[in-house]
Amino acid sequence: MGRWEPGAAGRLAQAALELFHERGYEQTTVAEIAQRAGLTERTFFRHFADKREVFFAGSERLGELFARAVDDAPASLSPIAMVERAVDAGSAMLVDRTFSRRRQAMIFANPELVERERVKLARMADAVAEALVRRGVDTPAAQLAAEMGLTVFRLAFERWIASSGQDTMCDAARETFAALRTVAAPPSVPSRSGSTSGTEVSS
Amino acid sequence: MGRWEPGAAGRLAQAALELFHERGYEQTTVAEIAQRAGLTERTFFRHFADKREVFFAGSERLGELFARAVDDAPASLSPIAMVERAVDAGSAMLVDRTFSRRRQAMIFANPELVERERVKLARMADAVAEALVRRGVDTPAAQLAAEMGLTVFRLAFERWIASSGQDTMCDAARETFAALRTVAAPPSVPSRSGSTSGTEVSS
DNA sequence: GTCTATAGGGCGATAGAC
DNA sequence: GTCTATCGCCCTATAGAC
Repeated sequence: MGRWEPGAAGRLAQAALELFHERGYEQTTVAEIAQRAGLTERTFFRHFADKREVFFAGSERLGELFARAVDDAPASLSPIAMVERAVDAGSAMLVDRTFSRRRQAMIFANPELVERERVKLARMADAVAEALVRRGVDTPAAQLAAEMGLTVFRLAFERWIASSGQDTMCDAARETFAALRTVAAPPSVPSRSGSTSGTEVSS
Repeated sequence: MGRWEPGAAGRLAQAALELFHERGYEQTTVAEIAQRAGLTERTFFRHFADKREVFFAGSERLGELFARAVDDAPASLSPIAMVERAVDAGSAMLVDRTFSRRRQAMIFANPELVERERVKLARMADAVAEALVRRGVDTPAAQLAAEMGLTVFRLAFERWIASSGQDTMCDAARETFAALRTVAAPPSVPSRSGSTSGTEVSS
């Protein structure tokens, strides 16, 4: 730790989120963030690579959580089942739906933030894939399983914050995983159960 | 130079790719691109929203190709099979592996371009999902199928450009789709075929 | 077309911690 | 002394405003 006031990065992150909430992301300059934190603009860029990063400060923890869940999964599980455990563990972290809604609304309102969020999700997928490889899964299967898991996580999250019911993020993730299995299942028995097959439009 | 030569956007895009190749993306300024195209900086920003966009000029066409393949797929196909058709159609566009390698290397060398490429892929997934909805698939299943398709496309592309054999992008896509089915399959019969099951590391 | 604000990098100086 | 965090001022390119 340095020795002016400790926790410069934390103060910057808090000041940034306050200002983003008060006047929006684009309307907030780095200079204003630094000023509120009692630091200079230049110091901001020493702690965060760019202005978007301060918004995602601490998002690495979620990736580590995912990876650790895979590390700790029973060896008897299939790769995709390990990923489902990881997604369940990550989903358990999301309890405050109002907070999640506000955060997501701010991201969706700013293309820059959308881009960065996708990168963060991609990093998490990479972390999960690496964890699967550590468990003996070959790389192509690990990447596929990890990407599917993060896709499920993202889509379930969007459904969860859009929903008005009492369901939890874990419920949404489980449902979305079930839908994934239905969608990805090879049509070994052509029961035609999943999709509606009577309302085609073209030709 | 009283008359403007036709295709300002095209000239800008060509000049940009030349300069990116000559001296790298970050070392090329918008002013230099405009100068080589015989235009002004201001004109560049009238044709492209930002510097990154010129790199992805024409990438909407791939999304439209995906979507049209879904529109034209036989109604008897399952959603994921429609997506596989779309990915196959898109893969058929990629024939020059040397070109694809150079392009991908430049993207990977620049985080800005990685971000933008992910957004482009996400847009394509949205287009495919919308096409599936037009075919009567419910939205959650359509989103899942579309996202899986684009994930397969991306991973297959990475494997294809990393490979040194004679295989085509279509081959890579088909193999990756087969791997997806194996990975996503519920363990109805625990044959333990896919992943190696003797080299666990943890616990 | 011109003008300008902001992001973000470079570099040297400084103020502490060890 | 070294090491690291912070400052301050200079700079350029992007991108939006006028």
